[in-house]
Amino acid sequence: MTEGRRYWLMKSEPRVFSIEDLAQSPKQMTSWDGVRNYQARNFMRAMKVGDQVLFYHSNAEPPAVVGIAEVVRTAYPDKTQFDKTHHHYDPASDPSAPRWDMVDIRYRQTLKASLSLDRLRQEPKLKDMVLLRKGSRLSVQPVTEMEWAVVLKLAGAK
DNA sequence: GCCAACGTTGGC
DNA sequence: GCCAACGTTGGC
Repeated sequence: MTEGRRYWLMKSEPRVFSIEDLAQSPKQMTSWDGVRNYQARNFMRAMKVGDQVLFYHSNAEPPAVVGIAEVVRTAYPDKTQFDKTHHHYDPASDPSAPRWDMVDIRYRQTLKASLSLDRLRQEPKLKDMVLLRKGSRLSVQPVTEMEWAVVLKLAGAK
């Protein structure tokens, strides 16, 4: 069970969708569509309203945790999977049993000093973070309460 | 742009 | 069920 899990990290390429884009979205909310990895999907299905999210810029210079968001709607079917014209269309997904879900998140804050991947690696307490594991490519991943606290402290945020 | 690591697909 | 081929991710 994932009961009690409250913290997550979600990756986005800033050239596609950045923390600034989230901050400027209507109601500062967005639907996290496009996830096409079962493990990441399962983590989204475990999310609850109010769960806190580290917003991470991947394929960025530098790659970094840049902000905080929160879950405002639990998992529901990602409609882009049924849209033939969409980049994330999945012809194998059955509308009566949608394969892919998304959640809605809302902007909370942009870190005054973003935390680069390098910086995170220097912190011994974070050595077990999923993000820092060799070869880790998960775009949605759990963060422990301890890791959350350490990251926010490093960022001077609360 | 390169490429290691990983996930998925499909032939057998 | 195995595993080679292929596609993707994402740091560098």
